[in-house]
Amino acid sequence: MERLPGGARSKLLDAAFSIIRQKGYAATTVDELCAKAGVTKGAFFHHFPTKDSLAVAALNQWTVMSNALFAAASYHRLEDPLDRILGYLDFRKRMLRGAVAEFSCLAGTIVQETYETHPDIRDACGESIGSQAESLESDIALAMKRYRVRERWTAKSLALHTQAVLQGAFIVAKAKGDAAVAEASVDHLHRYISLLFSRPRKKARREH
Amino acid sequence: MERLPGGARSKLLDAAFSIIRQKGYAATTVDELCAKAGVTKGAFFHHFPTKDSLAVAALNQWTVMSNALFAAASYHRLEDPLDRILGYLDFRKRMLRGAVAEFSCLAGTIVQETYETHPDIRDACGESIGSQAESLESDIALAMKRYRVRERWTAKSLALHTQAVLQGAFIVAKAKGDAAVAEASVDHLHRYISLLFSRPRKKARREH
DNA sequence: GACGACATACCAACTGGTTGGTACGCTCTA
DNA sequence: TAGAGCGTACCAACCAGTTGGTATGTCGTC
Repeated sequence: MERLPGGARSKLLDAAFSIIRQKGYAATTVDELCAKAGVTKGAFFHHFPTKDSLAVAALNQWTVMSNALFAAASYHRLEDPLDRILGYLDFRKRMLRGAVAEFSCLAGTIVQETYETHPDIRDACGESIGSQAESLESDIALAMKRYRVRERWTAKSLALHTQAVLQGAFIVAKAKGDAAVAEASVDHLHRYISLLFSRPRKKARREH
Repeated sequence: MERLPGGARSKLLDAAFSIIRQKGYAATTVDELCAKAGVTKGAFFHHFPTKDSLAVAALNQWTVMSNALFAAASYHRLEDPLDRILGYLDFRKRMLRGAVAEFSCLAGTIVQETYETHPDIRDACGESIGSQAESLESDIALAMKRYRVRERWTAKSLALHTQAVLQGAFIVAKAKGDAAVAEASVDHLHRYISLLFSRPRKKARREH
């Protein structure tokens, strides 16, 4: 019999990742999470005092996992900071495969329903999206120095814009029932950043 | 005593616009909508067979209202199609005032929770976002002709990208609790489209 | 190394309030 | 006078959270 300590907790977090991205936060019930995780309600409320606290824990875990995923990606080892930025976009574009629920962002999904009513959850979402942006921001700042770009926009605003494009791409993909439109948006962002740094575009195999 | 026919119906739709954009669709209860509209549950289910059908009706109304709003805007009378596109963005940027719930998009909010589970609602969202994009698409196509832009991207993909940026800007604004980041994203999109059509940027009073 | 005291991890059954939806009655207007 | 428009009263299902319990590990003590 498996009885790893905390087994139920991480199974519940995994269940939250998949169910919330499919149906949103409010429509996801505690019973449903327990069923998917294969645990009982007692286990749920042993690990989390409330449903909201599960959301916060799931978002924090999501942030850690995402950061680890991108930190481990190969583009991170490129020498030129601009290559790292564009490599990040290529990497994110490659992730847009399969069902929307499998590649969309947990934080972006949850924040829409909770930003007004659940401050702690909203902050966890802001932290998740913000930490993604921060790692981009430093590379953007480095690239601005190297390529002597001095414009009215800041590294921070471009980093947040990048996150906005990704989040928006997920929404349009959901509305259109088609992941291809999300890829096209990432292509546009790729082109924009290339233009900002006056780098000639390299040939892509298929663009939109 | 006011007794306009259909008064309850339109009051319920108005209530849906404001409450759903604050709390999302699933968290919005029928009782709450009735309270905000100042009608009873009997009136609700007289006009809408189900809660879901209210969502579809609200989205259709939203689409009509949005299209009318933008069709009536002054930028629409500009001769140059590129000016109309950039005028659209300026117009949308000017709308980013006050609370996020007041300027964010109903369709983008609802589709996140319903795209997997409520096909009819998702289609209404897709129609809403799509019809916005279509009116942009024709101007983009005209601008591409006039400015002799022949690239790998299509007018349609740029139109959808524009919608994605707006939707994403709303999400980041919600997560950061700050509408300024949404403005900055619209500025970036403005700059991108200017670059695509090789038009020198005009001085903006304040950019990010 | 046996034993008691306690903490952790989990389960099954229950509860009180909430929610979408119904049944039915009243009251204007065409 | 028929029916559209709306109000009142109600219900069954559902949902977050509680209660009371069991199994297992852990740690100090003699």
